[in-house]
Amino acid sequence: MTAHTIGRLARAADVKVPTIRFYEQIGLLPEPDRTESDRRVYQDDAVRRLAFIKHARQLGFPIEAIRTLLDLADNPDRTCEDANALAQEQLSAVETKIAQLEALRAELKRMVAAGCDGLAGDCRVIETLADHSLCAQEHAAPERLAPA
Amino acid sequence: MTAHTIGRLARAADVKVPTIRFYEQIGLLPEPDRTESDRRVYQDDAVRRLAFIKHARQLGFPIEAIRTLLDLADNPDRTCEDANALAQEQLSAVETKIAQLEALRAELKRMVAAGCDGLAGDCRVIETLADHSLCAQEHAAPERLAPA
DNA sequence: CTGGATCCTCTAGTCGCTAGAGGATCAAGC
DNA sequence: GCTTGATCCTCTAGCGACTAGAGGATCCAG
Repeated sequence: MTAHTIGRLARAADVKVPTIRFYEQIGLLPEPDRTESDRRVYQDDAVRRLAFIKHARQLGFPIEAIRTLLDLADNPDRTCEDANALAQEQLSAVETKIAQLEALRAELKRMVAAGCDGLAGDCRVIETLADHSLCAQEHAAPERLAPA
Repeated sequence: MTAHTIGRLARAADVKVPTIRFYEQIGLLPEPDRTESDRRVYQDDAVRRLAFIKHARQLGFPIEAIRTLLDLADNPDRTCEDANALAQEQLSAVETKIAQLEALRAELKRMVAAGCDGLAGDCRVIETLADHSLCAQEHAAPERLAPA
């Protein structure tokens, strides 16, 4: 039953301070008590709730799914069909994504293997990009990679 | 040597009209000629350039990389080291991503397999989310999945 | 000559944070 | 008591790569 500052909470859950304020703003974390000087004061349950959120994010669940999941965790007397459905959905999304990335990997490997040492005019990488018909298979990356 | 409206260009390259205007705005596509009534007029080279961009995006290259790649394609007398390096970088990013997603998939499979039919209080999905120590391996999704 | 498609510019929204400005407060050392 | 540096506060804006929508002009087929 220890009280935590936002900084301590952040360290405890390995999350950045502004992220906590952001989660509060969008209603994933409840508004905590405040000191007289308006500083947030958290209890241990906040650490658990934040860890839950962090873990779900690591597993790739979008915020709105986490909202549902938290709701279920808060109400253990409700049926958990939604949780199962969300997990299944997430699994499908991950599997789709892996398949797409494997197609990309194959294409990129071909590009890299054919890479040239000379002039851009003869570069297989650039040529491959210019002409989709050179590709062995269909591929499409739905979003950016290598974010940080 | 046909002239195209923006709509025709969009259909030719299978890209949305606002995306073309966006690419122009950020300087990936040059500003085209205009009709008297200010409508954009494109030549065939714009179709090729846009196809190049689209293909590179499909392969997951970020815009800034594509800028470099286009630069090289525009200057065939320059060396193509950069193109090779970018392709290699992109390949590494894809491989990292695949590895992460495979760890996620394993974790999600475990969650789904243990899924319950009953109450949220007994739900293995929620329990797994609440307690990272239940996880078989490390995992971390660097970004969202299933975008569209 | 009319009506629906297409075009124009501009602004704001998406997602999940992250960074920074500008200022208040706290805790530790002297 | 005083200073200093860490931490806290709110607020706004930015990231990437678009996408959506408002409000209006223009084009073309029938």
